[in-house]
Parts: sequence; structure tokens; C-alpha cells
Amino acid sequence: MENYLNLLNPPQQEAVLQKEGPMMIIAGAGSGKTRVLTYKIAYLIQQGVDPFQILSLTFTNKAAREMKNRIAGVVGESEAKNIWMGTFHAVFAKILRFEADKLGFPSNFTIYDTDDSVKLITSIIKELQLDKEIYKPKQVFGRISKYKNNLITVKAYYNSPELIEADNAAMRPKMGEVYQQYVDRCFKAGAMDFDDLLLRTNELLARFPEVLAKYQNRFRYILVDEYQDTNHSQYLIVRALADRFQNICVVGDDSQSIYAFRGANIQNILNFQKDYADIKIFKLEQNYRSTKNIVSAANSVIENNKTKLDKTIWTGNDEGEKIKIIQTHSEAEEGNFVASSIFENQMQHQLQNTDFAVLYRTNAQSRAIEEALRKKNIKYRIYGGVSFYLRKEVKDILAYLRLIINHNDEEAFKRIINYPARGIGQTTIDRLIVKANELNVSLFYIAENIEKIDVGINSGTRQKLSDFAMLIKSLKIFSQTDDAFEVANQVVNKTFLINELKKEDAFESTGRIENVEELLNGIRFFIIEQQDLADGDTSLTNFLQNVALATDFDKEDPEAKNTVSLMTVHMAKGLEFKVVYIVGLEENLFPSAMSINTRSEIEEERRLFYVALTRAEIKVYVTYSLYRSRWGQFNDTEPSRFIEEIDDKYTEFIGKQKNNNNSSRTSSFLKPDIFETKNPVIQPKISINIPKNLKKVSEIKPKTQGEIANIQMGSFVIHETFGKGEVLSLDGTGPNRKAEIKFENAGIKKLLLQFAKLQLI
DNA sequence: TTTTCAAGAATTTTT
DNA sequence: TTCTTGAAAA
Repeated sequence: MENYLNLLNPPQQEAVLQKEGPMMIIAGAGSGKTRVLTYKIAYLIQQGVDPFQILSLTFTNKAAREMKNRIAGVVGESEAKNIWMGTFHAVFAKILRFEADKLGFPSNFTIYDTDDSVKLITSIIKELQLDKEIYKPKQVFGRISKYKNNLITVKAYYNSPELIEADNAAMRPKMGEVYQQYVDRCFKAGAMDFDDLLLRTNELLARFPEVLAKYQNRFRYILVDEYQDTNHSQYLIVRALADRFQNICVVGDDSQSIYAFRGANIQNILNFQKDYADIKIFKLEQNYRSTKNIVSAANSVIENNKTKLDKTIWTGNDEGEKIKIIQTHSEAEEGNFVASSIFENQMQHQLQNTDFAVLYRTNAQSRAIEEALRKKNIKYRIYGGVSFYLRKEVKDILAYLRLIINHNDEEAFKRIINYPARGIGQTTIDRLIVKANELNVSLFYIAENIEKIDVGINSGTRQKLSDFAMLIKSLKIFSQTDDAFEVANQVVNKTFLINELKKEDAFESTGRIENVEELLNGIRFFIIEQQDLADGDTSLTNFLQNVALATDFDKEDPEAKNTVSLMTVHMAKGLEFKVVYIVGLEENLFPSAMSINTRSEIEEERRLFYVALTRAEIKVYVTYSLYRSRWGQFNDTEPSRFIEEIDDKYTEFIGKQKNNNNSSRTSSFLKPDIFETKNPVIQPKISINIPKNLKKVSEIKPKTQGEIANIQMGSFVIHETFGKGEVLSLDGTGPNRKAEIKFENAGIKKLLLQFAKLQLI
């Protein structure tokens, strides 16, 4: 006990030793928050609290796993494993499975991801014959999500003149109808979307006092991490559960609240003091992570925000180097700078790839960085973006598994009813939907009973539908005796999915088949992992739930060892790196063009920048580019206001003097050894397509009209990614001229000559 | 019903 | 530039 208390500073100790009652820990960036939480829970257990009575809610699954491991290190595995620890979504999904029947859901309900939700809404909008230009599915979904996060049910919606007025003003008078349909269809499909996991939990606790009492009694100690990013729905769950014993400890940092766009309400943390009587507040203000320069720079930025709690972050660490600000002329040059600088830093300071992170505002920015890192042979891993489980071939198999578990899952049904192609087209599906709505049954039910129900479909198609239903039912029977891995295997075999993938062109299909194999391995791994767990659950249902709630961090990539991390600033929350590059600091990008209209939006963007800065331990580089290509065209940009906001005591400009009127837009100041490539000469505001390889003039000769003309049948050519190949045939003229080329390693491809960057040999 | 081709949109951030 | 969607053709 004493041994770990010695590892804590006074405010940390106080926070750990405060056992009972409501408390709030304001934990600045890098102030040892995880350490405090870990020891706090360990302390509770050592004080005799049953781990079973502790509920700890974290922001990511990864954070939960790590904390559990650390706690196990202090109090032992057998104690630690009984703590309820996970994200809001994961923990309450688990509880909802226990209690599902009370709400009329099957215990093996499906969790719809955003993709599924948007597709269902698209379908509903079409069925209601609404204009999808006005009822944009994504926006409609966003709207519904907002209602749900604020506990506005369909009924509450119809009782709110303001909301109806707002939707009318947006030319969407049928919003309520769409909402109603969406909720009904999810219910009928036995499906909950992400927001439902919280909303339905609230419903459960509100409607069933005995259930509320049960969980209030169980969870006598509740801890919530990243409290600044909880939404109203989460807030209410926490309040309800903590109401009886009031042993509620919330941890957070208002300066790091960055999820307002998905309903996070910063007021939850700002008003926590008003919610409970006799609340204890602890402030962790000493930063152990970063240098003085970084902490001061970050402080000077966040100073510009009006809405915040009073605290002063300081550090006893070294002065460190100033924040380096770099101007470039294109995102390619930006990427090259990052790559070269990583390389230099590695040489000078003996750093590993894992010590570096490149952070950006939008996922699309990763491309230029990737390209540059690849050129320099620096290994990297991208977090976020299109996650593994969202890839088409993976989702297809998951859809089979989902339908096997839950026959009513509408989105899964629609996804695979004609994949692989069974000759069941859109017309048939539309008829099924109409009939299903009419009879208030699921699509699968109609397919299953197609001979008994008159849907107006010819006998050939009817046969195909009942064959499909039989296939799913036989797999269901199989799933009752065999484990998830075997079932997935059966799916792949019985549907000949691999053959289907092989039909596609060779280059893509290998990757897809690998993904399928990876998925199967993942399932096997999951089963083994669960078997090791005390309360392990190897069921297919549990696997699917894990997948639905998994993020990129939760999937180990065995090949990705010692890599530079590339991710959005959002994903970087809670992480730390020795050297951090923050790229694309331009107006309309960071801050995003979507978030510069109101003060609170700008403040959130500023907090986001604050989060980015405070990820770094020893060095920060901030870059911006004078030109950035968007949709294949170059546009000029303005440096971000946030650069100005860093007190210039803590910054140094590389390559350009700040406010130096003499400095030209060319890079005469740039150290030649930093930039391996020549800067492209680009005129402002001219929208021309500049091929990426322009900068590699020395290596690849830009193709001329003459060269394209020289390509003919039988020519041998080299392609950047596909390698060496032979031209089999040519057709089309001018910009449409294309060649069919047989590549040695990539098979036969049809390529447009104007884009293919072919080199004659 | 399926395949192909052209037009148009797309980029905020995620459980 | 790349991806998705919708209409036309097979």
C-alpha cells in the first residue's frame, strides 16, 4: 500500500485516498490520470470493496484493457478480472443482453453500425417517397442520433414544437415520420444502433425500478473517465446508477472535450458540482509528460477559450526545444518534410518509429504522409479511417453471421440476399419490403414462407428465396453445436465466397481473400482469448458484439511492430509520443471549415489543437502548406489562426521568418537536406491537375504526348505499382485512350493512359 | 437481372 | 482524383 502511495504527488494521493462520496478529479493533460484511477481502484479493493461492485467506464476498450492489466499488477489477476470495466457502449450492451426481453428485444439483438443505420434510413426515405436531396440520409441520421442522445423519443419529438419547427425550417416536415419508421424497423429487426445502447439503457432503468435497484446495489462505486466527453444520455445513466450510494468519481479535463459533434456535453463536467451535494474536487495540475516549452505553448493556446474551469498546468520537466513551425508548398512537400525529419530525429536521438506520431484533422490527409514515408522506407501504421471490420468482404461475411444469429436483421439480409449473385434483384427486394411492412414481419420471414404468402414473385425467384432461407437455417443449426470459427468457415465454404472474390481482378482479389482469412483467424483468436477468461463467452453473439463496438486500436496488427503512428487528433486522445507532427494547420482545415461559425465551435477546434500539442513529450512540429490539393485540384490556403495563438516565445519558424515581408513564397530558407525534392512551381488559383510524380522529375520522366503515342501493341512498359507488363491491346482516343496490359505480377489490367504513368522500356 | 458507363459528389471528427 | 449512384445497354 505505502509503496505505491510514494509514487504519487500530494493531490494524486488525496484523490486516491478519498474513498466515499461524489468527487471530481480535474486532470490536466499528462498529469498521471490513468495512474490515479488505477491506484484508486486498487485502493478500493484493498479497503475491502468487492471488485464485483466497482463499475469503471472508460472511453475506449483499449483504455479499459490496459487499466485492468495495471490493476491486476497491484491487486492480482483474480481480483481485477471481476471489475466491470469498459466503454459505456460495451458495458451497457452486456447489461441489455441480460434484460433484453423486458424491452421486447431478443437477447441476441444485432448492433447496427453507422453504415447499417444510414442504409436503413436511405431505404425508408425511398419508401416514403421523399426527396433524398432534401432528406439527406446522413443528415437525417445525424438528426435522429441527436434526438436519441438527448433522450428525445418519437413521442417526445411530436410533443416538441421547437424541434418540429426546426425540421420544418429545414424543409423536412416528415422528419417525425422517418424517425418513427426508423425506430420501428430497428425494433422489428431486433437491432439497436449505437445510440440505442444508451437510450434503451435509460429506458430500462426508468421503466423498471427493480432493475434500477439491482444495478444500483451492484455498482456501489462508479468511476467515469473522460467525463468531459459524455453526452446527456450517458450522463443520465450515471446519475441514475449513482443515485443510491453517491460513490461517484468522475475524471476529466474540460480543456480536452472534443466530441461535441457526437453529442458530448461539456456542461456535464462544468456543472458536476451542482449535481451532487458535498462534492470533493481534486486538481491534478502537474504535467509529467511534456517539456516546459510544450506545456507553455499549449497553455497559451487554450488561454483563448472563454469556457473553462480554472486550473494552471505546469511542469517540472526540462525547458526543451521550441515548437517548430514549418511552411511548405504542397502536401507532398509537407509529407516529405515529415518523413525526412523523422529520419533525422531518429539518427540524432536514437529514437524508434514508435516514438513518432503524425496527427491530422481529417483522415484524407494521411495519403500524402503515407506516400512520403513509403518513399523513405519508414514503417507506419494508420489508425482509424476505414476500419478492418468495415471492409466490404469482411462485412459480407459478418452479415451472414449476423443473419444466422438473428434472422430478423434487415440490413444483413439485404446485404447478402444477392451476394454471391443468386438472381434476386432490386425489384424482388422492393416487393419483399412492401410485403414485410404490410404484414409487420421481417424480410426473412417472407423468404422463409414465400410459398404461403402472395408477394407477386415468379416461381423461379420464389425457389431461390426459399433456398436462401434454407441455407441460413441450416447454418443456424450448425451454429448450435459448433463454435464461431467453424460457423464462419461453413459460411465461406457453402457460399463459395472465395470463388466470388477470385473472379474479380487479380490485384484486388488477393488482398480481399487475405482479409477473409484474417477475419477467420481473428475469430479463432477471439475464441482462444475468451476461453482464457473467467467469464469468457465464446458465442458468436459475443463475437459480433465485440466487432461492432471495436475500434482500430482494438485490433492488433501482428505485422505492425515498431511503426510510426498516423491518426486523427481525435484518435490520439489519451496517447503520448516523444515527437509529434501536427500537419495541415490551415484555415478551413484546422479549424475545419465546418466549425468556424460559432464561438463554441471554434473553441472545440482549439481544444482539439490543445490535445494535439499535449500528446508530445519532447518535440512538436507544426506544419502548414501554402497550397493543398482538393479533389485533384490545387487551391491556395491561409495559415491557421491557431499558429498565431501560440505565444511566440515558444515557437520558432523554420524556413520562413514570421511576419517577414521579404520572405518570398519560394523556399530559399529551407535547408536543402530537409527536402529531398524540388518544390513544384505552382501558380495560385490556377486549377490544373498536377500529377503526383511531377516532383520526382529526376526519377520518372513525365510522359509526353509523343510517349503516349509511342505505346503500341506489344510494347513493354513499367507501371508504378503493377511493375513490368506487356501491352495486349489499345483502344479509345485522346484522353480516353486505354491499354490492356498484362503485368508480370499483377495480371491483366485495363488502364487509361493519361493517368497510368506508364514508362516505355 | 446483370453489367457497363457516365455523371456527380466528396472531406470533419467516432462509439 | 476516387468513390458512389443511376441510367442505359446487354
